[in-house]
Amino acid sequence: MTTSTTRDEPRFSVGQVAKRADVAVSALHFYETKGLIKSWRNAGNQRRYKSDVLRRIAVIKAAQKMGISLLEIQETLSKLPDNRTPTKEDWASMSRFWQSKLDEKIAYMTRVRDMVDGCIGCGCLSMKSCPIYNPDDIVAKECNGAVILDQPERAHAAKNCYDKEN
Amino acid sequence: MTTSTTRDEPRFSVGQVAKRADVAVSALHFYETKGLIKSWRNAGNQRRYKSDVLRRIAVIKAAQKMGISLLEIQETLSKLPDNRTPTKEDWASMSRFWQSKLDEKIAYMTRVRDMVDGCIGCGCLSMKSCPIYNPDDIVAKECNGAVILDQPERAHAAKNCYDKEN
DNA sequence: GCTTTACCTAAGGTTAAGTTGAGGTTTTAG
DNA sequence: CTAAAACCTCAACTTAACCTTAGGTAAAGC
Repeated sequence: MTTSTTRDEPRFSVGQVAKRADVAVSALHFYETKGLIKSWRNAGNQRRYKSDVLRRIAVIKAAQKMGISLLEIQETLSKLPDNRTPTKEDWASMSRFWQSKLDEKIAYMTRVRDMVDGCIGCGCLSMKSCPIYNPDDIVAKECNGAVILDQPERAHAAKNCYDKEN
Repeated sequence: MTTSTTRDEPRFSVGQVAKRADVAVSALHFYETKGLIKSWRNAGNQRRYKSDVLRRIAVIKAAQKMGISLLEIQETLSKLPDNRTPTKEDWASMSRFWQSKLDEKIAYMTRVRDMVDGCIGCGCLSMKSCPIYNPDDIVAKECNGAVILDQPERAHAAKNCYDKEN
């Protein structure tokens, strides 16, 4: 196991990384200002990257696909070891972390989906209490009845509901 | 069935709607400029809304929760009848439309989740071909082997892979 | 009738996630 | 050795989805 030090030396230019990772050079600059990736400089002040930057970008893009903000991504990436190149297990634990985030999101969207039909059809007017706005307390309430606002015959009930506040 | 015309008259002020729908007045102005909602004016040039604006806002918010952009929402809402107040069936068909959108999104995120572990762990460097970037052609490719870039012993293979392009 | 609250328009600000451009330097290719 | 391609920094622009502020009018409460 000859871990030669040269292996880990920053040797990729910004253009190479950009091409390889399929992102714009400007995006790499931007990620750097946000602390998402890191670069070294050569004698002429040009950026040089270590190869693991590619995986960081992979992670960034995957997380973005999950709807995670760069800020959150940065926070997660910052947990990676600073002093050494991340190992497979480092990445794997990050993967597990995001899988659970994604699971949450999927669960959330599923709840929304299940409510959409009921609520759009329902016609309850009180948006503050409508579960569609706060699917998190899904257990707490239900759409209270089929007050159909849009059918003139029943608008009266709706109006009552409206007048209740204010 | 006495469909009295007064029922449908615009009678709600922007403040009332804002309070009821739990959105800012400025948001209502904004939605109006975007063609998402519609208002009439009273003698003093103040906005007056028909009651169905509440349901439109409900729909807008629900759709936003699904990650649908206002532009897309506007396009969908524009399919509602302009000349008459939308019926329950109008809303229901819109609901069905968005349920299928939501289903797509859930399916998409599920695919991403299922790939995250494999790909982050996999280490394939070619991001252009990595399925994590284009989960849509999920059938087409797989991560090709366990090229672990971050473990020095195997970095050589990774470098080869890198050098392939450019 | 007066005052407070609500409303009006128009312009400018905000945040995220970058992109574009200007003006200048470094690397690379021939 | 020179010219083109790549790179540098910094500032300003972009889009979405609003919010805030300013200066002025309308409506509501007492």
